[in-house]
Amino acid sequence: MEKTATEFTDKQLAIIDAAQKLFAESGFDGTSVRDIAHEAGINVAMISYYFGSKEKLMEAVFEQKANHTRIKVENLLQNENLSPLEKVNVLIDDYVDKFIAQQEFHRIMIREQLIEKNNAVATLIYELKKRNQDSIKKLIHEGQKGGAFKKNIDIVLMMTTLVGTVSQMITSQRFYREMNHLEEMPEPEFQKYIRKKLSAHLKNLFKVILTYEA
Amino acid sequence: MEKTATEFTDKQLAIIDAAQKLFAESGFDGTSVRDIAHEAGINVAMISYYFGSKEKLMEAVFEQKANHTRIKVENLLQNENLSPLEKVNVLIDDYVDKFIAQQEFHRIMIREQLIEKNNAVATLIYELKKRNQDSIKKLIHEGQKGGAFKKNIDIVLMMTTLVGTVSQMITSQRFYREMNHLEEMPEPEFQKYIRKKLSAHLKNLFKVILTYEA
Amino acid sequence: MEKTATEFTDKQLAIIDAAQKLFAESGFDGTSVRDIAHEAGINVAMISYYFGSKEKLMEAVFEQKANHTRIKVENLLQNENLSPLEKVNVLIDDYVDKFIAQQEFHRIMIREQLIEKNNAVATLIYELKKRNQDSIKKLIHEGQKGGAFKKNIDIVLMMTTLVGTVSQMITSQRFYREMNHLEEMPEPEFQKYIRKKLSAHLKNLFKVILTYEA
Amino acid sequence: MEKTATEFTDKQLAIIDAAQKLFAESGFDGTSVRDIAHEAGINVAMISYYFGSKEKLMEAVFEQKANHTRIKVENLLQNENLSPLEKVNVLIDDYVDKFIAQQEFHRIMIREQLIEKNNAVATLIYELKKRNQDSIKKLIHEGQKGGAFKKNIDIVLMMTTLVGTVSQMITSQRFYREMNHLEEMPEPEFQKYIRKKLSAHLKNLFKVILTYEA
DNA sequence: CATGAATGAGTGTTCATTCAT
DNA sequence: TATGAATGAACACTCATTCAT
Repeated sequence: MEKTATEFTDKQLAIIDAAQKLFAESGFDGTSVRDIAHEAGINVAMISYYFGSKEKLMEAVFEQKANHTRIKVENLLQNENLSPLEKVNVLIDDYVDKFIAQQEFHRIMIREQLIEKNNAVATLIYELKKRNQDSIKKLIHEGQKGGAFKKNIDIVLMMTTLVGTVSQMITSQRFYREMNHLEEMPEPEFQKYIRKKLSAHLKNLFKVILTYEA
Repeated sequence: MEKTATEFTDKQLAIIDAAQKLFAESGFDGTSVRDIAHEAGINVAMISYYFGSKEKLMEAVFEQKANHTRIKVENLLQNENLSPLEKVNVLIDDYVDKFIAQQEFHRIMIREQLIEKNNAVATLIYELKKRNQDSIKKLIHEGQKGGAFKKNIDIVLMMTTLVGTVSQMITSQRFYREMNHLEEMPEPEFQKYIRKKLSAHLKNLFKVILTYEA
Repeated sequence: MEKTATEFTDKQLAIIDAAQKLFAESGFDGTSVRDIAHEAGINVAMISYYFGSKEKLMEAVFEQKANHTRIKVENLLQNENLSPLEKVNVLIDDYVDKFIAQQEFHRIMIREQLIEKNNAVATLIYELKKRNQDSIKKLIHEGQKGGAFKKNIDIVLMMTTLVGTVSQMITSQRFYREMNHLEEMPEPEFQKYIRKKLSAHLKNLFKVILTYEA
Repeated sequence: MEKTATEFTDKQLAIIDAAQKLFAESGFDGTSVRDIAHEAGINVAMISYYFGSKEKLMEAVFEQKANHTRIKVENLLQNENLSPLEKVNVLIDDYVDKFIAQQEFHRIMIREQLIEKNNAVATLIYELKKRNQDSIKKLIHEGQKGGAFKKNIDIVLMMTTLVGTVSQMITSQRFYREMNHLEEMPEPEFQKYIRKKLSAHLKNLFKVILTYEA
């Protein structure tokens, strides 16, 4: 879109996928370039050769995968058939769907945000969150202008609940399964199940946050 | 209380504190035992000497710090002066306070839950979450029996929002500062500020979850 | 021959030679991989790189050097120009020559046989001894069938004297030099000297063991 | 006797016994002072405290145990009821018995003789062997003077066969068991069995060496 | 363009020994 | 006299990266 994405070759994409998988499973420091090379079926030297360094590979993972995490609100704003709350609900669904579909990448994001020291990836995450924040802000303001939403809304706090709830669900889905005796449910079905649950739950919460006076 | 905690010496506690700090900052794999020894001002060999291994040190961190993370509900249940919702609110305050006060430990917990492969720490986290879940369940059931709370409540999902929101706030408090132009606020004041914000926000959400029919 | 030996590169062979030398001098536990790397003039990491571990390097030493320790009896059996006793004498010469020529390797073997706990090398030694035992057994049985050798021969005990005498000579050759005032004899000449001495001595003993009735 | 042996306390003797056992099993470098302390049921620091160092402990093991390895020939020389060959046979029995009875110590000796670099233990072994050599030399010379033994006898070579055969038997007694299908024989019985075998075998060999002209 | 070989720094852990009491 | 605590050096091994081709 606004940014010319780097074009990766098929081999590079294979490395990026392998890296994403292993970074999600074991973290950046817990994954060796040899692990990644083995997972991708390529020579270790290729990683430095193609990406320069392990760090740069992580950045490439972000560059390649982060777009799937962007909330898209442009078309929604112009849609005149939906009420502001309906638009927010569409957004929640979009967001939950993306999170569930891109779990590996989101696990990496959750982890990377915990790193104290600044780095290139932290900056990328910051920008991503900023953009998402701005998108949702537009939508909320629109609702506020029309009187559908109340005036005093802490959007960052609201987003914290959105992101936090979905992140926590990804993090502890095994716990959720066990608490609800869903151990035997096939993975795809379970993904659909929690997507639906999360969606309804968050829509309910957002309705309160956006419309009820405290 | 019900569990006889291992008694650590002052030096062991110093190592545990150093480890907690660095594990929180850089993760388990991103922290070397030499880093910890340097931070604690002791010889590297002492870590193996006292804890056996880096892994065991992590377990000791949990053993020492996890108790501060337990939700205590026993006295609350017997208190007849508070309504069920007031009790839940006390609980939320308790939980938020603990999270904010023990941020280092909670960063570690968030990270460790992301690790795929099972290990001793994962088991400790599981048990901790299970106990907390059970505590809150009692409180909710009490409120349901008295008719104060509605019947259909997905407690795990509710807790996911509680834990997720607070976790996400800890994770991205710098972002929160910047979005709200609070960069200059002194750290202690900011901690108090977000504690208050989180508390009010979560109480609001819980009220909805617990009392309004969807 | 019957067994496809692993092909080692020149650098690997240099490491194996260095390892053999140092293992012979100081034992497996008394030799560090750094010592070996220094002796071979290579980087420490190469040892893990090429052999996987110090243990595996020891196995490689055996794989590479053990063949020189095999007693070869096949051609001897078919030779019709030699009497059974002459054949045994050829064998003794062969054995003594190999032992003297491959002293470093034999020092390692003597040492490794003393290790109590079972391991890969112990197994290799066992098989080597078994094969040598079988080879000599054929020769003895041939002599017994023709009446050249007596019936009751404890072949294992006989081999114990062969191996033990040569091993002990290797072990204590400095002592032998001093007792016989041969300190000044050049090393190669001394090797020839004891080879001759051992050969004659053992042939004498074997003649008794094989032919005289006790 | 001629040498005032160091008096060791009971605790020191316990350490020495533990050290002998473990040095025999795993070698000097393969045994840690912690292993020894654990085996002896004492504090690690005691080893340095009592013996100065691990090296010195090994020397103490020799000081304490080596006497059991001395061949005693004095009384034998004065005995007029035995022929020279009978005296040699008594000696062989004595030697075999001591070796079998003190296997742990002899395993250590075999190993230590393989060490290239000179050290205190090597010196102790040298002196021990020298004394044993001298003892037997007297006996042989007596037999030669009386005409019972032939003139040209390489005593060192003969001793090499004696020591080597017994050492090799100790080293590879498991192999001997398996070759002779004696795996099920109880250990004490097996010890008696090989003692008898070795004794007869060596007497036979010595008779040849000492009396037959080559 | 691609890669097996190689490197030096770093990993967690164990070592024999010494310290403080 | 005895010992738990502590130490710095050394251990085998793995790391991300670079070299040579």
